[in-house]
Amino acid sequence: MGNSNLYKGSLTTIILKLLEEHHKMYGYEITQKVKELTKGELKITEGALYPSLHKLEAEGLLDVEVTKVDNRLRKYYKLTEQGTKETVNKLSELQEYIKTMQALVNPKFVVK
Amino acid sequence: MGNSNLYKGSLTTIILKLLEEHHKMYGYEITQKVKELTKGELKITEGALYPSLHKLEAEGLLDVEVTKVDNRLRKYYKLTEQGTKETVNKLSELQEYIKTMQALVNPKFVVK
DNA sequence: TCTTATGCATAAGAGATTTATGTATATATT
DNA sequence: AATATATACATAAATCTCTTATGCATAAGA
Repeated sequence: MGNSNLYKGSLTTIILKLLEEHHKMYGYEITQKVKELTKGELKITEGALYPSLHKLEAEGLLDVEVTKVDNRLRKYYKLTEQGTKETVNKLSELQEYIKTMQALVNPKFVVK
Repeated sequence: MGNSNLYKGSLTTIILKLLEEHHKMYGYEITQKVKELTKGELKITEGALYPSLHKLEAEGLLDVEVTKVDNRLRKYYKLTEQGTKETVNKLSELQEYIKTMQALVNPKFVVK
């Protein structure tokens, strides 16, 4: 993924959130959407993305639907019910993480 | 470190920032300070902390000063000049990370 | 006396990502 | 027509960071 290695550990959160918002996306589309939303700041690599999608599917958080467009393969992923719940968890963990880091880095903030 | 694996990659930032603020700290003190500042939310493990301190020292970002207090060893670390510069970098990377994640997770935010 | 706190350290394993490949079709460029 | 770029998937080896499990040693509290 990106430059700074702070991004390690946030790929799952990103994938789930994008799928929550767009209902149905395929791998390549996710890489492009992230690049677009972050103005090129963050580039998800295929080597990280595809194994991650497979894992989320294996865990029952995502469903797949294979289609063919212009004679090229596409695998559309969407959240399962369980995936929707896990998305909520991941997002609150992210908020918690940000709050905690603010407490450490900016002593004006206090964790409650 | 902590529970959620979002914290991967942020240990260095945490160490550097605490040293910037306190000028001089030893390992155990860092673990306690983090626990205190985050109300127990984040616990730095020794297995992560000590190798990280050694690495930062090897890279020239930290200086060490060994002392003995109550017959027990203490290794005080402080930022080198280079370490001070790197702290600024790490902190801005953290802000950048947070901003980018907001853009992904909360579409109202836009990365500029 | 036994447990907890203080204080350091390292090694094995796990987990996530990077880097390097590989395959294949469609489109744009020279 | 040939070549490069974009689209679209995939995996394997290496790397990096952290967790878990140890180990050693002194001080203080129950």
